[in-house]
Amino acid sequence: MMQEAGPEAPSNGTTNQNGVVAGAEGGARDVRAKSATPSSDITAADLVNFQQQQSRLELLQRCMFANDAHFQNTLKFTTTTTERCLSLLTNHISDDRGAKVSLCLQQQLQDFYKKQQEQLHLQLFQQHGSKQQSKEVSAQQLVFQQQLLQVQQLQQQHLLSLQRQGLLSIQPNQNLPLHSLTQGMIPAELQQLWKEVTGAPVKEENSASNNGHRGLDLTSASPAPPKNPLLNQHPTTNGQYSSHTLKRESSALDDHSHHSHPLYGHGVCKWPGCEAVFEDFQSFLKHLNNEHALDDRSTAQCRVQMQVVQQLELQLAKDKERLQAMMTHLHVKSTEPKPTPQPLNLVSKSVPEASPPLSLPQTPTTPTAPLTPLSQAHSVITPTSLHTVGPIRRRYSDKYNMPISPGSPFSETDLRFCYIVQNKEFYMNADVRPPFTYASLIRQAILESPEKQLTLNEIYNWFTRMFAYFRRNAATWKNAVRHNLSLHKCFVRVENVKGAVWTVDELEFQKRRPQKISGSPALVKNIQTNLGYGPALSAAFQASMAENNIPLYTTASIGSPTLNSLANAIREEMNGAMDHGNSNGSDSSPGRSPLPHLPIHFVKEEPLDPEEHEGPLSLVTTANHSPDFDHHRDYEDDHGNEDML
DNA sequence: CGCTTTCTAAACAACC
DNA sequence: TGGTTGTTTAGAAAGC
Repeated sequence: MMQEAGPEAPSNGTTNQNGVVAGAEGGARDVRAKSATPSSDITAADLVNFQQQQSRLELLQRCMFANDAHFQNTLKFTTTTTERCLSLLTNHISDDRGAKVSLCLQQQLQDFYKKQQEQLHLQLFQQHGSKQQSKEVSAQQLVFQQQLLQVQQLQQQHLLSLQRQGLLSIQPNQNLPLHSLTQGMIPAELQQLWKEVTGAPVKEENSASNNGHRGLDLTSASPAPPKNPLLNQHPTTNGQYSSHTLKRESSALDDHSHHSHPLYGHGVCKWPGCEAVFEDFQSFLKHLNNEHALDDRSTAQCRVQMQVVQQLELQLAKDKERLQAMMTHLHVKSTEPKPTPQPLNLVSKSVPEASPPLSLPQTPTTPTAPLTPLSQAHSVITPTSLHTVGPIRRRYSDKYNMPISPGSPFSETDLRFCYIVQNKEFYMNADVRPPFTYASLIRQAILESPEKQLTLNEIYNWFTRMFAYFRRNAATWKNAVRHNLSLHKCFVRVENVKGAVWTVDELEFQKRRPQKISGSPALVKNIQTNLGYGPALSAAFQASMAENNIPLYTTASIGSPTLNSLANAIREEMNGAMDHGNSNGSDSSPGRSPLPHLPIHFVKEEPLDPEEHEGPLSLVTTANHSPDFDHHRDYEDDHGNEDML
């Protein structure tokens, strides 16, 4: 189509200018971009290293509490295997271009683990020295455990950092000899260690489920098919496991040995939004069976959790794509020009035929990719497919970029919930088109401003700041913005001292939405049902985010002013739609505009979770229309000299 | 099928 | 002269 070449072609000046804007934002995007370093080999080996260290540290903990002899053995084992990790790490640095970085990273790792070992030895000696004083042992153990926990946290942070940079990637099918590596690293010794530590024979099902690959599945990098078809979370899908996943896996092991539960930690029920405290595991189980039984509420929360995971995986895939593009770019640059640039095996599962991954020829409007159902999309999410899947846009449904397949276990409302809570952060970082019309976005930008007025340039800035999608194809969307400003009567141009600013005529804006949304009784009921769960679901999201410890993308701005402001936009969309009633009985088919259906309003609530820094967004059925209830000021950027245009 | 909305593209003018 | 801002027209896609 003509549109394919259009947006990219005329973007000479404006695109650069836009790039400056994006680059000057200094947000998470930048951090990631700057720190991302190309080296696939180091990545995989690094991951294995970390995973094993992580697991061993946990084993160490158990061992320490089991008995000291086991502890010593474990420490010895850890030390030697750490060396082996580093050795393997060295052997896998084969990429000349990444060698420098790899060596640097290796050095860091080496230093890190050496320090770690020193600490361990030190603690060991201290513990032995104090062994005679039996009363002090427990205290020493406590200190030691804290030390280990600290190390673990460091490792997790490191893991997370690497992952965020896109450096962490583990795929069963990648060319890197990851499996042999993994198998070579863990096998019988660990199993033996596991036996020693737990004092129990390794379960048959454990080794069976791993096809004998490993006695102890510490990494979950095994290509075993997902157990949960809904989640469908397997390595080929997300390509890599987030740190929290690793953590979960490890803690799951831990749980088994302690008759614990993934939903139970530190005496607290980890069910999203619950946080109930329990003295013992049994009472927790009781609570779990009673409060979180299989009912509508739990199902809805589970769906939400699934969406959380999926969104995170989407984000992950996106960043992987970016990394691959970077790596490919560097690869092409630093080597002889080859006809077909070979990606560095990191995320190269489905490179488009004869198309360099870096090239981004497809604009978001390119209607080339088929609509990928959610469930399917999940299983086929790859850097490439994402690239083509995301941008397909139809009028409403596609705007969500969360296509719903007929077989999808998620109701439209579920997706909306997920969207609503997560969108802000998601769209800030993911190159996905926001599900709002230009008019709505412009209006929101203006309403967010202190003076409720913005210059055109400030509107541009808001777009680029709030949506990664609008950091490219500037000529296209800027033209659309101008077009909308001129076209819609709701946007009023006001001559100012400094020039002209744009304001919003609310009356006109409300008039402007005759596209009434019909709601079926089923939909209404669904909405109401979910609304009843609003706070819980919202809390579920946040709890999940917090638990996942992904501050950059999620936790940081959950409940943040900008989230609320965007939520406000959503609310307005919903309000406007609902103002026009829901009359007939048509169904809420997935192809329809999901957002404007909802009579949902965002309000701020008292935090359900004491850890939450801000009150969670919750959804209520009030028709309350308070325009400034959450107009936080995430706006300074527009007034600063961030304006590089 | 017609109308409406939205998006994209583009031409054009005024202004800086 | 080139870029920005603002207006307008046209066409396509999609929903009602």
